[in-house]
Amino acid sequence: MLAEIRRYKKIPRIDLSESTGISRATVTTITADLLKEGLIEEVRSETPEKDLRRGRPKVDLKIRGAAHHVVGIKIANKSLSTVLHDFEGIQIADHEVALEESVFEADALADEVSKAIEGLTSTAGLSAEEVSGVGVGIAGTVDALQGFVYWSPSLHQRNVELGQVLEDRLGVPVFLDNDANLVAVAERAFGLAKENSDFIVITIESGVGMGIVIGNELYRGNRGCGAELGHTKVQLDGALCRCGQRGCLEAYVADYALLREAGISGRHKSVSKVEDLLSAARDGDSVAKSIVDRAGRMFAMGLANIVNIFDPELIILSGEQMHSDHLYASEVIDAMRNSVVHIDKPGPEVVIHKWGDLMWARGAAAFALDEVSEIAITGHRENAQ
Amino acid sequence: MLAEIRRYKKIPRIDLSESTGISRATVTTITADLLKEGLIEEVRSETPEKDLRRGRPKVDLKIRGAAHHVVGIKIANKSLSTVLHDFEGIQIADHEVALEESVFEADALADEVSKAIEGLTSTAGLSAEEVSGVGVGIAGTVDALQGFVYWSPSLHQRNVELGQVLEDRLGVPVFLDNDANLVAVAERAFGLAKENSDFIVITIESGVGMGIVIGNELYRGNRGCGAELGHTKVQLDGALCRCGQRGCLEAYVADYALLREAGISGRHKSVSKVEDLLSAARDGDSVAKSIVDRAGRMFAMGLANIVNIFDPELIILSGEQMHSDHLYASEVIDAMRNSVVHIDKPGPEVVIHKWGDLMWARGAAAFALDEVSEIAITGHRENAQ
DNA sequence: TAAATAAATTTGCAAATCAAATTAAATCAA
DNA sequence: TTGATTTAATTTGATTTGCAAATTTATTTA
Repeated sequence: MLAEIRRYKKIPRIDLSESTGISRATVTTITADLLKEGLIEEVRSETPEKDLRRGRPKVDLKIRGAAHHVVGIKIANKSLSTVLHDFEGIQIADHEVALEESVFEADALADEVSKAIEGLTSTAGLSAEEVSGVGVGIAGTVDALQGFVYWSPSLHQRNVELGQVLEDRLGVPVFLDNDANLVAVAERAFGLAKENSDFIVITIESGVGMGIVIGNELYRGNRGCGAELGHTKVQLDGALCRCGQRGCLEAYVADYALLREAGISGRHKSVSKVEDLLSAARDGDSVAKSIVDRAGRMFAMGLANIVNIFDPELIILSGEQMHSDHLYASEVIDAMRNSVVHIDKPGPEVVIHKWGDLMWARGAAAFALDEVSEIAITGHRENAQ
Repeated sequence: MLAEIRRYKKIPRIDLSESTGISRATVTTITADLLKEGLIEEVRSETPEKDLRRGRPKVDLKIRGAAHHVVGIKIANKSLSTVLHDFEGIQIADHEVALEESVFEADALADEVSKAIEGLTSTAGLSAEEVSGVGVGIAGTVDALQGFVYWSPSLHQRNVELGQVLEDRLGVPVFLDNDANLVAVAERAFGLAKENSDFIVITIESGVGMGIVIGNELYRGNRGCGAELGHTKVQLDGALCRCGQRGCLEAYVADYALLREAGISGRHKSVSKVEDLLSAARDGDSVAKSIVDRAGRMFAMGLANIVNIFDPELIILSGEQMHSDHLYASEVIDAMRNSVVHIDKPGPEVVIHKWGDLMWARGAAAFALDEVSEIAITGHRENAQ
């Protein structure tokens, strides 16, 4: 019910009854409880449009922002970006910290996270104790339910109970997940999947990530390490990937893959930024064009495989960097559509969503909001961390 | 509850309470209803082992076989195989009919199905009216909820409401689905996934099919045409597939793909059966070996992609034909394991399940059993056909 | 034959939810 | 301005669901 109110931002009881299928009587009972607990509040709807109707006017309900505060953190390559949201989902503050290193011991990382949160909350005039939960997004292979990191480019060690380490340090509930999963959560909460119960989000950062939402739930797989689109294979014995295997999609579309190819060609030996390669391609340079084109065709192939497996209603290509434009080009989407099983019914909607650089942290905050709501209602967290 | 009893075949109330988490009191209430409706029955447990215990003895419950009968049908290339199961899931009769054609008009196919069912029930001494539901498995792209066939190799037309056509002809509820999905249902009901709520079944017949079970539910995708493993791409601009596209997994591992390659080589120009090619490979023929090996490596790649996406706990390689042995070889499974993201926790269990030729029809029967049980309990079918 | 033991059932209660009746808050029409 | 009308929200009383605890039933053991 909280989630429903959050989705609509403002909604009167009678519409809640309509949209959830719960009777009006029960909606009254439930919302009365939530009001008493201070989790929601009534707003007198001042929209003049509605004043035309006769009868008792609807009274909108909304989440009470002051009820809780949550922090979202993205652990990036050499930075921590953090956001503070109120319970309504409104962003109150954000804060970005540069890091000296890009790989840490778990304890040292916990120090940095703790410092970043202090910085964030103090600018917002809030004490760290007033935070009800912290969502953390990190690249790598993560078991979100356990708060366990099998491997991450940000950690020296493998198999770290990072969720527990952070929780011990911060003294508030910590919700840890793979960063791509959190983008999916953000798309559902703030983004382009507000109305969708089943969709797939694909993110391109330095690697290729995926978040799968089925029946309003993140699908995480048995060990919590599914959705590794970047390491699905698109070529038998193909290009070498950072993961040590060959033929991974990432090894054809990631920055390092494009630069590796550029380095082969005499003409582009000195190219060190993907942007330069892309602009050369746009200017008609045939070698640059061939490199970029192949990346697009490989990406289309990876996308097509996802469509052939999931037959989703919606795919969101979600990225912060303009330099992935070549992968989001209409020729690439068309190539994907030509590589899926064809039936006489339109295929998935594909939308491109370019976010600012806070997208990752906001996803983490959205995750924390979901979990804190769960705790507020049930009294305990669902996962087993 | 019915499903739980069916899974255990025989189970006393107290164990049902244990395994479902429902209180003993409620189990008594529910099972009393089921007993009254005649859907289950008590069996005096005659196992001498239990007689050692003091106290009131447990009374096993089981599904009452006579409560309902269902038919399962597989529409194959030039045959219809049918099975008759009682409500307990016990196979009462089976019947195989050869067909003149392999592609039909919908009405003509309905005639053949109707005749086959008559033949089946009459050998079992049952009238067609005593059948509570018919499960139908067909190759192609199917929206199971609607009973709608977008395309099937067995039908001349595209976009046929085959479920409705069959239901009108037979006068009993018809449950239609893609054949690979039904194998997944059969694995859950009778096979190797009795204890698993999440698993993936891969079938190799003339094509490559897949059934995805997530949270005890078949995952079918938005339009009902997901799980098309056979048409995921394993090679950019690769071998031509029957579907008209290039690089499909099927175009590397299906019979026709192997024979196509054999036809290229002078040495194997006359080979017309895959079995011959396989035995040549086993005998050390280098060309045959190269053909068969590549199929295995491509299959491993397709499998690895599934693991990287789903991180399943169990994969069942399920096939009726011995001639897929080269794809189920341990080298292939090992190659798959070497192509998935590696973490310090064991990957999916992979099991090979070779069925008799009635596997497809039994899957259809299992599907019908599930749906007829649903109707018996709720009073209506869940889907919208 | 009585005591002990364990399964199954019954009983009475608590929580959740709903349909229908009622109340509340507004507009409309005379 | 006032009563009729309309629509939202609440209250009421009933129903359903499911449980814990007490009781009954069926069996073994002493």
